[in-house]
Amino acid sequence: MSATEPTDPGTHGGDPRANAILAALPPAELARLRALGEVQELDVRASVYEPGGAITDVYFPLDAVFSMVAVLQDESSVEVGTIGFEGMVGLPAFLGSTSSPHAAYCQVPGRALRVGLPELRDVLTDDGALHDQLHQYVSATMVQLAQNVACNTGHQVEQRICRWLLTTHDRVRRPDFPLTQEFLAQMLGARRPTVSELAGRLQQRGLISYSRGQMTILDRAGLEACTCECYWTIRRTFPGIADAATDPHDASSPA
Amino acid sequence: MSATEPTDPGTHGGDPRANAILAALPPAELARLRALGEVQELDVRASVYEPGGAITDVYFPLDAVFSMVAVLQDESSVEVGTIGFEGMVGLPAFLGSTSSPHAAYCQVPGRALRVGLPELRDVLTDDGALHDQLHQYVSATMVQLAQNVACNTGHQVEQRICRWLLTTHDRVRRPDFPLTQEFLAQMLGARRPTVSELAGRLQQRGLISYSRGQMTILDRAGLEACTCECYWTIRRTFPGIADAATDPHDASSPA
DNA sequence: CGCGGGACGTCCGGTGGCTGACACACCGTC
DNA sequence: GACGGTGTGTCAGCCACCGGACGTCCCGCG
Repeated sequence: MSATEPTDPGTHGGDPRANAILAALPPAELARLRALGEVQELDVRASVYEPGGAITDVYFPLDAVFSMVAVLQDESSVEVGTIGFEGMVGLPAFLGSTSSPHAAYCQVPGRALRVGLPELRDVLTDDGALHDQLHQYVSATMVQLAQNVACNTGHQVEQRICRWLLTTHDRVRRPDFPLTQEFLAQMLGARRPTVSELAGRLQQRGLISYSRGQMTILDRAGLEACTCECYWTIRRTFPGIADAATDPHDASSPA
Repeated sequence: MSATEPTDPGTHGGDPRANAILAALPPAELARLRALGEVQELDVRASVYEPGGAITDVYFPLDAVFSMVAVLQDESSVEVGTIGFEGMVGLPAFLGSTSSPHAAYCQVPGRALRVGLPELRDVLTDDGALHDQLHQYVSATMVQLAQNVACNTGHQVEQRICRWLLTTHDRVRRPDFPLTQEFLAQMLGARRPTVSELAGRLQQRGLISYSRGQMTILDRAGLEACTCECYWTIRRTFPGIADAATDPHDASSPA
């Protein structure tokens, strides 16, 4: 847990209702979780849980974005799933597992509501809206994982780069966010030079712009034209994302 | 639903306790499910649900084996998950979804206990052992899906062939089962000639033997030596499989 | 102002697996 | 005994991506 110190929940952007699952709860249930949890600011690569390690807390992202990552024996790594304001980090804990062979860490820095496992269970025993919301989210996550299997097996790296950028853009709801080619290559399970060449082409075409670890989405529609159907298949399963309009300040917000 | 007519539950091999989830239920809960459901014999490629289609029943495999499959726009297909006696086909239904963008069909013919969705919900409202069992199984399935993402992204087809054979062997608990190269290629998201060449090598090395759609596992330990760690990572998460000894008639049963 | 390191660009050889096509071997059927 | 369907073996050509290695630019820092 390399999270920085907790932030005052009253701070701008710290409203738990920024998270789609929390926003769907009745006021009383939301109030309980807000009281039992703590809004935290997380840095890039801040670990939520390690492979095989105990899962002691779950996180409801507000504007942060997280990755579920599998690390293979040759120390290469691949992102297996993305988690933003539409979901929750730590599903195994909800499902009764105390650990997972995979890792979860922060991909784009921001805020998340951290809730301890005992506190989560307290609220869950009410057997109210949270349980239903999480069941729905688990279902959508399984679709995401399954589609990632197919996409990573059959589609080209360029399409997957576009999909990754769109997926992240949907969750940060800002046209620019920190991202290095090295990090992106790890997420895709590809080599950095491969990413460098393909990303360079996307930039030449005016779809994106980046420099020294800062990525900017210039032409969403263009990226959508370059990605595969997997993007839409996954997006459709997350109502929280499909419904949410991107920040109006973003000139290239999704349709 | 291209299943054949129901089989008398009393038939040899039709005992619901062959399924690990059902076997873990208290006698009363098991009896209810057995009474509400129906043991069916399923043929190869018998569909359980289609992409986007309604999920009206769930299946608890007894000796049949099923695949979750994603079909891409170019009509290629990839297996995203395997379901045998350790699990249940139709998780989206349990989680509250009435459909899935993926398909599920029978991979190795055999028996399964079919239970209608209303009947399943009836038993689930008891909020007893079945709910817990399914939560645990969902958690393991997510690990399987996630590891499949990583494996299909990073590992070679030969390793994945070995993993597929071992995974299926664990579930049929017989050294031989029907399998064509064409089918295996579809599961792996690879071309048939690729599978032909690699499988030929495995046969030359004496690890397997096959002819005209019939596969026989000759040397489990040899296959285990050729596969990747993903096999074990997934296997560990399914206690029902790790515990179950393979049929003693099988000379090359797992350790 | 010089230095070091992080982020990015690029090159070449190698290769696994794809594209597409063709040939054979076995099986049941007529 | 001829025949078509199914399952399998094999080939040449090709391309995306890997593996490893350099070079360059820019920033922060001493």
